[in-house]
Amino acid sequence: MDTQALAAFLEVADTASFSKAAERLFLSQPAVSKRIATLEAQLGRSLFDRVGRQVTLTDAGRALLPYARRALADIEDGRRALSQLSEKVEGRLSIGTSHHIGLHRLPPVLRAYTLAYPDVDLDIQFMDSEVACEAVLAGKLELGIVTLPTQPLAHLQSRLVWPDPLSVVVAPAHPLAGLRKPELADLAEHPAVLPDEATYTHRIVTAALTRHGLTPRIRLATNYLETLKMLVMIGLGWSVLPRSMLDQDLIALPIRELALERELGVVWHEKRTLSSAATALLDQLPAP
Amino acid sequence: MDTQALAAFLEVADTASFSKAAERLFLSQPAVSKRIATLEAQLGRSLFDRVGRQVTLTDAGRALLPYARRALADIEDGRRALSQLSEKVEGRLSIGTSHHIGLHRLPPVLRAYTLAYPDVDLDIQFMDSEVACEAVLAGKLELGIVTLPTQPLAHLQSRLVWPDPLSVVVAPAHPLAGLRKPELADLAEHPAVLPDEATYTHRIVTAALTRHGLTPRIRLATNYLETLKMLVMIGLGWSVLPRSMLDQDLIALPIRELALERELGVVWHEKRTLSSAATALLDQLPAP
DNA sequence: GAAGTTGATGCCGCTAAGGCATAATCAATG
DNA sequence: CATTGATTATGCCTTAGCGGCATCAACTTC
Repeated sequence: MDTQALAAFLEVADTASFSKAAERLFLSQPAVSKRIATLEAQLGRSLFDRVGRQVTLTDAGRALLPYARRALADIEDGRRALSQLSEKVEGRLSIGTSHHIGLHRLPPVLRAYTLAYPDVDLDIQFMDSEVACEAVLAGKLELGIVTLPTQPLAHLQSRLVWPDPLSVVVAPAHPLAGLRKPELADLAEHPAVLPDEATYTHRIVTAALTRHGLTPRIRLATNYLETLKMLVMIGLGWSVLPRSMLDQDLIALPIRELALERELGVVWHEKRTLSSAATALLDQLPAP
Repeated sequence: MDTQALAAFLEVADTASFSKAAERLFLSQPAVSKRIATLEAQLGRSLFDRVGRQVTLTDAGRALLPYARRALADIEDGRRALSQLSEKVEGRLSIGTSHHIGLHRLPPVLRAYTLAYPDVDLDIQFMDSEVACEAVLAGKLELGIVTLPTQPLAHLQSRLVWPDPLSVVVAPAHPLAGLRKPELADLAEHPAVLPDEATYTHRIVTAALTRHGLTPRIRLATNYLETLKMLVMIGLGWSVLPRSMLDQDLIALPIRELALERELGVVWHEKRTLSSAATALLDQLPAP
C-alpha cells in the first residue's frame, strides 16, 4: 500500500477509466491495472467493479477514497512545507553569548533581527565564550556569539564579526601610568587582574607575554569585563580590556611589542544543519 | 517518497537511532540508512544531523514530521475503515421495485430492515420490473425487487423470494363467471385486460395460451395491478392477478390447463460487488 | 590506546514493477 | 449478425531498486 498505488487508485477513481488514469500518470495501462490489482490483493477487497467498459467504485473503494486522498494530500503538503522552509524564517533559535558581547555588540543586531523575523522564538543564554562553544558542539545551542577560540576547535565553524583590539590598561594613579615609555618587562613587575585561565582573553594575554619570556603576576579576578574594569580603576593592578571600553578613568599603556587583539564572532557546529533562523541571523551579522 | 520511506523516517525520528529503528522495522541497519538517504535525496534536504552517535532532526526533518505522521495515520485509518466495512452496514442503498411488490410484500421487510440498520439511506424507486432489471444491469440501481424475468438475463443474478400464484379472474357478473367448467378456449373468446406486452406477467399469460394454440384478445390496460383489478371488477374483461389479491368482488376461474405463477424476487448485477447494505437486505428477505 | 557502537558504503542477489504484445470482453455500428 | 474499436487483464521479459552482508569510518568509552 504505497503512495504510487494510492495515486493510481485515485486517478482511476477520478477518471473512471484505467486507460485515462494511465495517461495522466504517464504509465502504460497494464501498469495501472497491476497497481490496482496488487492494491486490491493487499486489502483483500476489490476496489472497482469492471463491468463492460464502465469502471465503478465498490463500497470498499468508496470507503477508501477519502483516506487515500488525505494521505496523498498530507504528503504533498509536507513537500510544500519543506520547499517553503528555506524562505520562511521561524522556529526557535538558541544562542549563547558572553555578557560583554550581549551588552555591547548584540543589542543593535538583535533589534533589527527580531524586527525582520518576528516569528523566530529567540532564546539567548549568557555564559563564558568557552562554555558557549562547548554547548554548540554538544548541540545544546545552535549558535554562539563569542570571543572566538584562539585555536580552531574540531567541528566548530566560526566567523569573525567584530575585531576587538585590546589595550593594556591601568588606573591613572597606577605606577605604570607614570612611565613615559612602558616596556613589556615593566608589566611583569606589577600584578595583573585577568579573567579565568580558561578564557580566551586570558590565554591571548599570557601567550603574548610568554612569547617574550615573561611570566606575569596574575590575580585572577572575574570573567565579567565590567567588573574587571572597575577593579583596574580602583588600582588593583593592570589588565587588558577592549579598547572600546576605555574612558577617562583608564590609562591605556602604549606597549609596542604587545599588539593584542581578540576576535569576536559567531560559531556553529560544522556538521549540524543550521536552521533558517540561524542562517538569517548569520546573514544579518555585519561583515568585519 | 513512498510509505516505507516515511515509516523509516518516523521510526528514526522517534528512536533517534538508525539501528533501533531498523530493529523495530525488522530491517537491517543499512536498509534504514538507505531509505533515509533516498528520501533525503528526493527532497533535496537532509532530514537528520548525524554527529557522532547522536541523530537529531534538522529543521527540515522537524517540519516534515507531522505531515509524515498524518499521512501514515490516514493510510492506517483507511485500512481500518475497510476492515470494519463488512461489519458496519451503512451508506446508500438504491433499490427499484414494482408498485405491487412495494405495496404488498415489501412493507414488513423494510420495516424490519430500517429498524435493524438505521444508518442505511434507503432510496426506493417504483417502476416496472423490467425497467428495474435494466436499471440494475446498467448500474443505476443496486437491487431490484421485482417479478423475476421469465428467462434469465445475462449478468443478472436473481433469487426467488415470493412465489406468486396467479389466477384468471373475472367480475361476478362476467359471462365467464357463469360457466360451470370454464375451459382455456373460453378465455380466447372474451377480451382480456392485461398489463403491457413488455411485462413479465403479460408474457407469462400469453406464453401459456399460445402454448395451447390460442391467441387471446388483449386489451392493454395498465401495469398497475390495483387498477387492473378495478378494471376487471367493472367487467371490462378477464385478467390474471395474483391469488393474494382476490376478494369477494372477483371470481377466480379454475382452469386446469392454466397453472400460472409468476416469481417475485430480488435481482442484482452478477459482476458488481454488493454493498454491505444490499447484502444485509438480501439476508433479511424471507426464504421462498 | 583498544574495544565496542553506530552510521555509511560497496557489492550481490532477488523481488517486483513497468513495458510490450496479446488475449478477452464488451459496446457500437453497419 | 459480424465487425470494429475501445477497454481491461494477462503473460513474458527486462531492469531498476531494495535489502542483506561485509566492511569501513568515526566516535565514545573504558
